[in-house]
Amino acid sequence: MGRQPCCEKVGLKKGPWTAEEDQKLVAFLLSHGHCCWRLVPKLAGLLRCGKSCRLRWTNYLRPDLKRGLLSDDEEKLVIDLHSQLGNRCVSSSIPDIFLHVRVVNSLLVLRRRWSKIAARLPGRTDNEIKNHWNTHIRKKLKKMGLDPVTHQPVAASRADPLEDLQQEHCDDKASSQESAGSGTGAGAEEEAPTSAEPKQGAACSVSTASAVSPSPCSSSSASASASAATPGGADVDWPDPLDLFQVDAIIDMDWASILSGSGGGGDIGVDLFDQCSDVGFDQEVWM
DNA sequence: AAACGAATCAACCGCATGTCT
DNA sequence: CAGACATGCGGTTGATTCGTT
Repeated sequence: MGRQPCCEKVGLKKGPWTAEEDQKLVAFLLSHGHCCWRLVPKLAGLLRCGKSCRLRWTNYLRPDLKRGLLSDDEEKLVIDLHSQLGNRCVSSSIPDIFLHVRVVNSLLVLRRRWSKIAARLPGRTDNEIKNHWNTHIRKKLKKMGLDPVTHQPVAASRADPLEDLQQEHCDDKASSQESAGSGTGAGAEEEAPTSAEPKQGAACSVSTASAVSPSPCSSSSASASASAATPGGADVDWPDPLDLFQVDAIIDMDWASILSGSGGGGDIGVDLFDQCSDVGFDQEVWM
């Protein structure tokens, strides 16, 4: 019994969004919010799948997003949080023994932490941070002689043979992107679990990372609280990003009337851009 | 000015997780 | 409890932009 596709693929548009599509989506979401992404494209009059709409909104159109490169402070915070969380952890449901068997690598339940990091940086998305990490920060750390994964000096970061085993698996997947890396482990740093990561498979690696972290975030109480909230690798009690972004109101819209047709996708009745003028959402772009 | 390669980033894909019935 | 479904996340791709020769 196969899983059904998230939406009807036939006839749906893919690829870059046009200004007109953006306008439709923004207008609809700002006035009605979303309760069910699957319905959004239909109600907004878009030939896109709901998943695509959600991605476009969260990564690009959301009015509370900052644009442009990460500031130095933000970058330091990302590095600090990455050193604490890692970008990967292993599910506690996976027995130890599996970690030692290459063939079971595909069974590892790997959950990433970019969204957790992004949650600490209001106005930034996980996608943006992930891209920035892969393109900028990783290189910076390399130049500094630090392993981008372990945040330790490169020579000291490869003590665990198991890590090499897992790294090999990761390199297979990463090789298409990381063709230039070479030499003393510099090309092998990509995507490995931190060498400090506990092998019990219990939650994320935060145990020793803070000890070796540059911890550059003097201005970051968020960072401090994050590390304080993760003793022994327990899951962090992160705030809901929606709280940070204060977009609850968008979600709490009158969906009953929308779905019943009285709200009408095209009959919004409010000046959408007036609502966003203070967050850099420029009406001129859309009109 | 043209050609080429590298870098960047928006978007897609597949899978994990949570919720509901 | 199992299956269906919706959503969210991280990895990857590919088009575009930028820099160099």
